[in-house]
Amino acid sequence: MTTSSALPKQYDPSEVEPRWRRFWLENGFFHADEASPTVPYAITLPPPNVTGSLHIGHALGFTLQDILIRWKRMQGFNAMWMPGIDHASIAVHVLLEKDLQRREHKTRFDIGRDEFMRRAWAWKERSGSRISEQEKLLGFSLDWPRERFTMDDRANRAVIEAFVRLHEDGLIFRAKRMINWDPASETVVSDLEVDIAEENGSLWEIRYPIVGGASAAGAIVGGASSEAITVATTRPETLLGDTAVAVHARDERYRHLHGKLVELPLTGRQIPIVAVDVMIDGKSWPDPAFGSGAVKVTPAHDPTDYEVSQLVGLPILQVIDAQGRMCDPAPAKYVGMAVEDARKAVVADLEAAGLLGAVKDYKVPRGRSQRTGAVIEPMLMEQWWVKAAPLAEKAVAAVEQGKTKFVPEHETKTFMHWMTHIKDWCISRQLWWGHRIPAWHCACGAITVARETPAACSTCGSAAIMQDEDILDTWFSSGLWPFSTLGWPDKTRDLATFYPNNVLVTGPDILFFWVARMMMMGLHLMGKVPFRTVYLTSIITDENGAKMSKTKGNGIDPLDVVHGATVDQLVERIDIEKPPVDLDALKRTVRKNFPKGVPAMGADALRFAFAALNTTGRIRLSVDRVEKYRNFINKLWNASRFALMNLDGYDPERFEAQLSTPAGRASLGMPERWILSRLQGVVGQVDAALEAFRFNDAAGAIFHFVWDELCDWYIELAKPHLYMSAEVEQDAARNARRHVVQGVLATALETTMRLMHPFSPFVTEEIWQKLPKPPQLPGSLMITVFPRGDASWVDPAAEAEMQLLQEVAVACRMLKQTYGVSPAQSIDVELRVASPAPRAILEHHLGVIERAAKVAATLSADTAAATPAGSAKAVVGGDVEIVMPLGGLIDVAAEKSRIAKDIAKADKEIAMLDKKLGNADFLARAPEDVVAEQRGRLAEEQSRRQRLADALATLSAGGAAGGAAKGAS
RNA sequence: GGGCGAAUAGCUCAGCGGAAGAGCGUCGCCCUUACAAGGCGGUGGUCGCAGGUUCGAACCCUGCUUCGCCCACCA
Repeated sequence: MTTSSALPKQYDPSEVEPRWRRFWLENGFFHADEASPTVPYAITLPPPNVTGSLHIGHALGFTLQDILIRWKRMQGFNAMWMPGIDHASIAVHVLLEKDLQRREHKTRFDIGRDEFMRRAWAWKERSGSRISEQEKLLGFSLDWPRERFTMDDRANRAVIEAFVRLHEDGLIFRAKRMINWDPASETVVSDLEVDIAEENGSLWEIRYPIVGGASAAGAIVGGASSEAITVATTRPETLLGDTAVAVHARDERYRHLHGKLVELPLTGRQIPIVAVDVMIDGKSWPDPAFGSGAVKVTPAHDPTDYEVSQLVGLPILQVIDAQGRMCDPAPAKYVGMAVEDARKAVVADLEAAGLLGAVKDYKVPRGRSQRTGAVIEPMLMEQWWVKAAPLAEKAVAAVEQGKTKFVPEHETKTFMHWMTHIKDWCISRQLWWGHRIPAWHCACGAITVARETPAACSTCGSAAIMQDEDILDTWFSSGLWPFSTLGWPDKTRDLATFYPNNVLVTGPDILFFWVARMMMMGLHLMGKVPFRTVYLTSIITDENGAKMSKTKGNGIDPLDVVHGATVDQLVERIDIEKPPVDLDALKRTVRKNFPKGVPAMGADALRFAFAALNTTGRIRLSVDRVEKYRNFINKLWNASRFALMNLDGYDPERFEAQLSTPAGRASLGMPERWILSRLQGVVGQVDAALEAFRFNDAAGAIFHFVWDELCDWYIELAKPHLYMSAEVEQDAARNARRHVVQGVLATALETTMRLMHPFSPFVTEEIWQKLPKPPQLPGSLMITVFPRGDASWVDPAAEAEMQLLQEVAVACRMLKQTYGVSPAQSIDVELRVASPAPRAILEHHLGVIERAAKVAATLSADTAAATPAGSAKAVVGGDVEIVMPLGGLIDVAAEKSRIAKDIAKADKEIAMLDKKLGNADFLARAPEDVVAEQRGRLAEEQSRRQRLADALATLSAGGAAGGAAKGAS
């Protein structure tokens, strides 16, 4: 090797990435100036939870955002990408309280609110920057000086302002309603934070004895002989809080019992049998066809029962407390029991009393807290609510008017459906880490809502007021994020410039949690939608379509993909993180799923993979798949390495000057014109694809151009012109030619780097910095100009010519391969073509075929000449025959069957086209160009078939020439 | 129960009115001086089923089947 290459054969991201990361940050390239006169383009990063680390879903969404931001920045927009972190109140509680329990065996109530908050802040200071570091690692060009936290001073101000205004507007109110109670974290959670799943349970039948029945009047025991009404329940323990038994008013079976009392077992209480006919959720209730048709009613602990109690007027008896234990109005025996224990006790006591009927296994829908996994207890409590309907109306109208659109478009329906069926949003939480509700309670019963701590009750003037203990749902502050980050409620330059944002990119899983709330808050408080487009990403799953999770051992950590991790490291991590599952089983799963660990592939490969694999729906991600794009990065690296090894003596300014004149352009060879034309093609495709958020198309276009066109064809064809030798050195013409080829290669690569930079910023910056370029360019690729289409470089003639040459070369390779001719061995071929146009092309560029297929080609117009005995033959297009004399090598039988197969294929095509063109309706109604195209195809296929048939006839006639060749199978 | 999707090569997915595509896999041949994380070639599909619209359907419409996802308080 003559070149002492400074570049390693394999691309090493670990060496390259840190350098450019530092360089970009130190130069402040990510920072946008709100006062810039250029057109703004803004995206707000969905703030990750402070508890978390960057997972694969973040990595995907953030990568797509960075692609958009870098692309727009290079296009000259004032691109601003707002970073931030969310305080994630309940998640922090779960984390810290678990830790508190483990280390000190204490609950948050043991240490108190102030101490808990002190610890939470200390913890936030310690781990809050971890995510930002990880974001930097992946090269995200976030505007760091703007970074925000949902509990920083400015965010707090915005939250209070929003609360007070919504309260003033009558959109925030206090009400006692049925809520979802999470007994583990002792707080309310919203409907969205409850996961309902069918779990195995039982359906118990219980007999409630009728008071004053035919026999044993008033007796609780000896129920077998008393008249009784049977109810069915999945929750026997709630019996202790029953205040009625309901039957349908028109249910004849129970007509005689209307108004009678039953003895509520185990309680000594008597409750009425009420006749009811109400509509619950659009259905008549109770349903006489279900179970016995009689329903026990527990208004305090069942949403339906509560609703009924309000409609019919029944007392409400709370027998379960905030810790999920039975409480006072329940008989003393059960007080203090956990719900599950009380259930067993009640069932046992009922059985003992002879009041238990049939028991069967039953699938019960059970709600669990998303965060703690605890079974949700429906409870009646006074809470703060946001009146959702008026806010939702504005959001619906804005979407209908196209002020915000969704990509993919069908997500619009999901959004609209939810918005038009929206329920009030419970926003108070009985937690500490979060924004305390700016409301003060007075003994007089009045509540004062204020921006600043008030000195006295606004109603009675008493100074003895106490701030509400509750905090706000995390999503309340998140809903303000697109404008609170820009300085709202102040009228700032930031807001004027960057609100509304152009795009929001997030996962479909938080469409309701977050997107919906931002739309409502933005429209109400800012009067404008928060973003023009909502792009919803795919969901990442493992190869089998299962959601990635730590407890399942199928997750891929994006940072492992960047740095690499051995399987032992993956397993060790399980011991550190201790997810709440069987650790040994998990370790085995991880060893099975990642036998080789995760190879280090670099941020660029991961980012490119995300773009390329991002289709609507879900991405089944695996290490192997990312590896493919790692290989692609390496391919690009090596192509560049090759170029750099052969660019000595290249003068970019001279080349640029040459291209600026018509004569200079004319001096380009056909392959040069072809690759520059293809380059135009890919530039146009990438730009169009990104405009439409078709990241996979954009990445695919780059992939295909670089690998299949630039590397496989252009570089191969350029090689003979690039290699330097003493001979070349003394030949002025060849020198000039070399310089042109160098220029085209360098230009193609340089443009490709700009085109690909948003996807894979590190490797492209590294290569770009090394490429020779004209002077006066910026010091970094990321602030150069994104390639713009230039139609003057589109060259259909060159593309058509190359296509023919490629087809002929591929056919030559195929024949060589079929007959066992080594790729390295050159062989004679004769190209026979009658039509002047293709002949002219072949004549001018025989060298291209010779180079690409490693053959020695001759050209002939005489298609009628006899072929040498033992020749293999192929036909390209309609009339380019490739004759490869193989002497004794050819296996006549194999060759005949191969050609016969080709003929069969042609026959099929011809039959189809004949049918089409024989159809008068087709000729009459199809557009002319389509008809002409089909005619052309038919002619080509017929010509091709003829040539193949001739070849077959020749073979059959001279079949004796066949030798004992090592033929094809 | 309601809503929204999806069924195309062995696998994962593009294509969404005018010649069935890609990557991976598989089968061969090559360590050819950028790259074996590579090169070259081959194999592989009545585009879920049944109707309809159209000159023409993988693509539009209807029904069916099978899978996903989201929403939903039947005791």
